Amino acid sequence: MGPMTKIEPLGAVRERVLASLRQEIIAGRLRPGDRLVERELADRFGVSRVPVREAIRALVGEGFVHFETPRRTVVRRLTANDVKELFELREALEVYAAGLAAARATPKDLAEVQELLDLAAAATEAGDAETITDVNSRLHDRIVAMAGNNLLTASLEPVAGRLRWMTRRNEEWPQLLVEHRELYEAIASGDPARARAHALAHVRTNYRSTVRHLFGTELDDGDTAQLGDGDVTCVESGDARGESDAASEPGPEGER
Amino acid sequence: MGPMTKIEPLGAVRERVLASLRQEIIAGRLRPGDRLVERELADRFGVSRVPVREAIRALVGEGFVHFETPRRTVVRRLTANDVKELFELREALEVYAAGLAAARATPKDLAEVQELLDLAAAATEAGDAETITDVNSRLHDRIVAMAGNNLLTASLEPVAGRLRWMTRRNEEWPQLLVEHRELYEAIASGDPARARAHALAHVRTNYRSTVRHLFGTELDDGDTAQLGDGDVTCVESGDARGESDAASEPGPEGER
DNA sequence: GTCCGCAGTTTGGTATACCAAACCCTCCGC
DNA sequence: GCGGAGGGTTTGGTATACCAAACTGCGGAC
Repeated sequence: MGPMTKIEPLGAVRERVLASLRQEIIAGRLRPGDRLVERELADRFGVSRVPVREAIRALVGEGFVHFETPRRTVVRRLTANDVKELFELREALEVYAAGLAAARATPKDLAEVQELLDLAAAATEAGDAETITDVNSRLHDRIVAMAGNNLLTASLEPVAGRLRWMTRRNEEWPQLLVEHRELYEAIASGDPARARAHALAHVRTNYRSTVRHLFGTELDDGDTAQLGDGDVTCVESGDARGESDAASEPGPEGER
Repeated sequence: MGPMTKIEPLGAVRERVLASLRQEIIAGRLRPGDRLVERELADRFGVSRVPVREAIRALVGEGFVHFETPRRTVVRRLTANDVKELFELREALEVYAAGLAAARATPKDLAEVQELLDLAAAATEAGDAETITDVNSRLHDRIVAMAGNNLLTASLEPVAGRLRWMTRRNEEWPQLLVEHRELYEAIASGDPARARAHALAHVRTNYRSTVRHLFGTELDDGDTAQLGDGDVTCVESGDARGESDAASEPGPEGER
C-alpha cells in the first residue's frame, strides 16, 4: 500500500508543460492575445500534442487562456471587468473563510500564520518583492485553509495564479503588512464578525491599489461598495487599455 | 467500422461521453466507489480513450470523480463533510450573489425570475419532482447570473451538478417555494442586506433538509451557525462562540 | 502455513497518424 | 479593380499504438 498522495511521477510531461506555459504567461513572455497552438507548443517542448492539449485545458480552467473561436486558443486579455470580478469573488470567499477561520483556527494554525507574518515583515523591510509576493500568497492560502473547507480552498485555487499575476506589481507592501497583521489578530481573537470585517477591508484595499497599478485610474467609492449597500454598476472606464498590443483586434470583450 | 457516421459539432464525442457518465452517476447507475476505467468505457461507448480521458478529467473538476491512487479513478463518495463543505460554499457565494443581485437586477431579470417562480409553483402543485428540481436549479442559476459576475457564476458551476445530485430527493417543495418567493421579493426590493439574509436562510434550510434526507439525522444548531449573517457591516452576528471543530466525523459511508 | 518475490496483467501516460472543419489566399470572372 | 468561388493549409478532435509503473496472483522457500 503505497502512499496514496504520490501522483507525482505520473503526468510529468503535462505538468512540466503546464508549469512552463503558466510561467510564461505570468512573466509576460506570452502576452494577452497571443495564440496557443498545440502543434507549435508540442514541437517547442519536444513532446506530443496530447499533454499539451491537457495543459491548455488546465490553463483554461485557471483562467489564463480561453477558446476564442473553435480553433483559436489565446492568452486571455485582462480587462477592468475581469479584475473587478476577481476581487468580488475574493470578497465572497475570503471574507467567508476569515469568519470560519476565526471560529475554527487551532493554536497550530495561528502559529503558522504568525510565522508567515514574521517572514513577510522581514521581506517587506528588505524590500524583497519576490519574497513578499510569495509569502503573502501563502499567507492568504493559510487563512483560507484555516477555514477547514476543502471545497472553498479548491474554488479559490483556480484564480490564485491570476491573482498573483495581477497583484505582483503592487508596491504598497507596508500597508499590506499592517492589514495582514490586523486580520490575523481578528482571527486569533476568535471573533468571526471582526475577522470578516478585516478581511473585507483588506480585499478592498488590495482591489483599489491593484486597479491603480494596473490601469492607473482611481476607483469611484461606489465601485467597492456593492456588497454592503447599494451598488453601482462598475468600472468600465476604458477597459484594458494599457495592453499595447491590443491593436490587432479590438477585443470583443467589452463584455458587460 | 467506417468513419464516424455522424457529423457533430466540435468535441462532440467528449461531450457525449461526459454527459453520459455524469448522468449515470447522478442516476446512481454508477455508484460511489465504482471505478472508471478508460479502456472499458471507451469500449462501452465505442470511442477511443482520448475523449474518455478528457471527460473523466472534467468529471474530476466537477467533483463527481477523483483519483484515488495513481491508476485508480473512482466515483467520489459523498460524506457528511462533503455536504457540509458544499453548503458552506453555497453560503459564501449565493449569499454574496444575492446581495449583488439586489443591487444590479434589471426589470427584465426580475421578470424572468418571476416567470420561473410561476413554473415552480405549478410544478409544486402538480407534484412533478422532475420539473421542480429543474426549475429550482434554473432559478438559482438566474439569481446568481443577476449578480453580473461571470467568475462567480463559473465558480458555482462546477458544483451545480453535485448539488442537484444530492438535493434531488428533497421533498419539501412547498417550503422551498415559499423561500424562493421571499428571496425574490427581497432582491426585487433592491435591498442587498435583506436579499442576503433571505439567501442565507434559504441555503441553511436547504442544508438541513438535505442532511435529513441523505443521512436521516438532524443537525446540531452549531453546524449552521459558524458565522453571522455575513453582512459586510458585521453588525450583529454575535455568535463568536468558539465551536472548535465542527469538522465532523464523517464516516466514509453516507450512501445507501 | 506463511511470506516473499517474480512474472503476467492491468491501466494510465505519451506518441503518432488521420480526419474534417475553419481559415486563408489566390485566381478567375465581372 | 474588385468580389466571390475554389482549393490548399492550418488546426483541433479522434483513433490507434506503444510504454512504464502498479497491481495481481501464483509458486517456492523457510
